[in-house]
Amino acid sequence: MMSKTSTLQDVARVAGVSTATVSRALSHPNMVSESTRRRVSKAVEVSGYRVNRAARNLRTQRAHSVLVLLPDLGNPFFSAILEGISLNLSRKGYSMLIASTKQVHDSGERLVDYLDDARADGMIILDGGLVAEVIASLKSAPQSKRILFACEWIEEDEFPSVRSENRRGTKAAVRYLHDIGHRKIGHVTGPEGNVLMHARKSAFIEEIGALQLEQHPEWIIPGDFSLAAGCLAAQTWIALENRPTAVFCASDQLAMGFISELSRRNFKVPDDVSIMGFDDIDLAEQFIPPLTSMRQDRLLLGETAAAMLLERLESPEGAGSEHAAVIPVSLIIRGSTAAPR
Amino acid sequence: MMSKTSTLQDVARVAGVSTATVSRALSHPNMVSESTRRRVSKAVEVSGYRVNRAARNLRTQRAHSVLVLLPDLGNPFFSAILEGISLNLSRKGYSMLIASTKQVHDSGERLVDYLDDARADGMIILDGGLVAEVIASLKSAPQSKRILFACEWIEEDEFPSVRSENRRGTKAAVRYLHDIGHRKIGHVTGPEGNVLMHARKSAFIEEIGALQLEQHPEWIIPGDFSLAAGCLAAQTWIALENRPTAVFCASDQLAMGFISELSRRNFKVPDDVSIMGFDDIDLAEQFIPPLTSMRQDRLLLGETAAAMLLERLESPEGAGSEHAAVIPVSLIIRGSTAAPR
DNA sequence: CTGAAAGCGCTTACAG
DNA sequence: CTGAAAGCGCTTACAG
Repeated sequence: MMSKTSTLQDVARVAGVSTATVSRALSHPNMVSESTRRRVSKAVEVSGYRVNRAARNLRTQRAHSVLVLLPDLGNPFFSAILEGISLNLSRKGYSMLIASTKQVHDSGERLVDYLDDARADGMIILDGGLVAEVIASLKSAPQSKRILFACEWIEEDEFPSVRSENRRGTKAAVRYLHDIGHRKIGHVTGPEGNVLMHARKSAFIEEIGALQLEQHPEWIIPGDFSLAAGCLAAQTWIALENRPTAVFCASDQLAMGFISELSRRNFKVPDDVSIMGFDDIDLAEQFIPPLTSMRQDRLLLGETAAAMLLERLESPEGAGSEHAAVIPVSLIIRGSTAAPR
Repeated sequence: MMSKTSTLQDVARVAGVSTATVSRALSHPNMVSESTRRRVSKAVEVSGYRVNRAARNLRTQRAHSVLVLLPDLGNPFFSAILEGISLNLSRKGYSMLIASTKQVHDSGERLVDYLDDARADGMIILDGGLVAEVIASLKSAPQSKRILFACEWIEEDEFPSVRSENRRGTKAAVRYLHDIGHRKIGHVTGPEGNVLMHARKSAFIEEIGALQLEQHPEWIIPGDFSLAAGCLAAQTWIALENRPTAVFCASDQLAMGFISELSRRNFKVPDDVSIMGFDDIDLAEQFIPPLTSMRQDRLLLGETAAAMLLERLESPEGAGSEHAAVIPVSLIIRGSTAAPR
C-alpha cells in the first residue's frame, strides 16, 4: 500500500502497458487479452489502485450518483424506502445523495442544479408537495426525464412514478371492516392537498358507496398523518352523537394517536370502536392493542424506484420502460379491529 | 436558458474575458475588479451557467462530499441525526452521501474506498459495531484523520467522536428515580458489546452504588434496544420474586416494549412499576402512558459531527480542534414514572 | 489486441 | 487585475 493513492499511470508502468490498456482491462475486460488482464490486475493489486471517480465522472459525463429528495429528513417513514433505493443503486455502482426539500429550498439552491452541475445523474423525489414554481422549473428543464417520483407524486402525470396501491388498499380496508360486520365506518384523512390523502379519501368514499353504507360528512375527519392529528380526530369522534363503529385512518400514526386519546378518555379499542391504520410501520405490531393496518412494502417501493430510474438513465433515450409502477399492499389483521358489539 | 449546459468557456466568451478570470470572479470575487465581477455575473445569468462539480472536484482534488455510514438504513433513530449533519454540510457546500455498513460489507467494497476513489472527503460513522478487521483497516489508512464517529464510537479512542452524555444521563435518570422514592431500581441494557450499552450499564451500576441502593444481578436484564427485547425483559421482570419498583431502560424502544408486555399481562404503569427510557424519540410523548425519558439532542449531535469533521478537513493538518464533543442530555418527566406505592 | 493522443471542464501558479 | 498554459486522472475514438 502506498501512502499516496496511485493512478492509472502508476498501474500502467507496473504492468508495462499503456494507460489505455489498463483502463480497458478494468472497464471492458473482454477487450484485452487474457495475459494482459492478469498482468493488469496484479499491478492493480500491488499498487492499491482505485479509480478516481471525479476523473472518470468528468470524462464520461456521468455523476454515477442519484439524489434522493425527502420532504423531511427527520421523518422515519422514509428510512425503509431509502434502504431499498440504496440497495439497488449500490448494486449498479451508484452512490446515493440525500437532501431535504426544506433544506434545498432554504439554501436558495435550485433542485435542477444537482443535475445541471453534474452532481447527480437523476433524482428520486419522495415529496408530492413541492411548490408549483419548483415543479414548473422541473418540467421545463431538459433533464426532466431524469426525475422520478416515489411514494408520492404530483397531480399532472408528467413524471414517472412508483407508488403503493393506495386506492385498492383503501377499498380493501373498508371491505374488511364491512366483512367483519361494521356498517358505520369513518375515516381520518391525511393533510389537505396531499395526493395520498386524496387517493385514499376518494377511494374510501367510493367503496362506502359501493357497499351502500351510511354516509355522513362528519364521519370523514380531516387529519394530517401525524400522531397529534390522530388525537384531535379521536376528540372529534367522541363528540359525535352518532358515532361510526369503525374508523379507517389514513396512516398508522393517525391511528395510534387516535387510540391513545381514546384510551386517555376511557374508551376501549376494539370493544368500543375498531381502529385501523395504513402503512404498517414497525411499531404497529407492538402497539396496544396491536394495530390492524394496510401494509406498504416500502423496501420494494424503494428498490423499484431505483431500478426504474436507472433503467431510464442507462437506456438510450426513450426506452419504453413503464411510466408508473404500483406496489401491492396487504391487509395485516391485528387486535385493534373486531366485530362491532 | 440553453438546452446544453454551458461551460466556463461560454461564460468567458459572453463576458469577453478569459476563463481564468471567470473562475476567479466566481470563486474569489475580491481578486477581480468590480466591473469584471459585474460583467461575469451577468454572463453567468444569461448563459445559465453552473459549475461542473466533477471538473472542479478533479482539479481541486476534493470531492466536496461526506459519506455518512449507518449500521442500518431502516432504523428511524438516525433520521434526526442525519438532518443535523445534512444541515451543516449543505451550508458549507458539501453533499451528503449515505451508505449502510451492511450494504457496504455485502457488496465487498472497502470502506476506505470512498475516500480513496475521491467519492468523499471524509466520513461520519454512526456505527460503533464495525468488525475489528474494518476498524484495523481504517486506522492504518493514511486517511484516518478524515473519519469521525458520531453517536456511537469504538473503544480505542483513536478517532474523534461526538456523543451524548450517556454516563451523566444515566446517573441523572437513576437519581431521579431515587429522588421520587424508589429504592429498588432495575435496568434493561442494550445489546452485548455495544459501547452505548456499556457506558449506560456501567454508569447505572456506579450510581446505584453511590446511592447505596440494593444491587441484584437479576435486576440487570440484558436487552438490545428493540421493542421485542423490551417485551422479553418485561417477562423476566414479571418472573422475579423480588421485583424492582422502577426500571431504567437503555432505550425508549425497550421501555415501550416493556410497557406493552406489562399491559398485556395486566400490570399498570406507573402504578405497579415505574418505567423510563433513553433517547426521547418522537413517539415517547404519545405513548400510553407518556414515557419519561432522557432526551438526546440528535439534531445537535448531527450538526456538531458535521461541523467537527469539516473543521478537520479544511484546516491545515493538525489544527487543534477538539477530539471529542459531548452533547448534553435532558430529563423529560412524563407519566410512566411515579413514586412507588 | 494495443498505444498515442485528445479532451472532459475546471483552477491556479506564473508572468505580465 | 488579467491571460495563456498546464494539468487534475481518466476514457475513447482512431489508427495500426
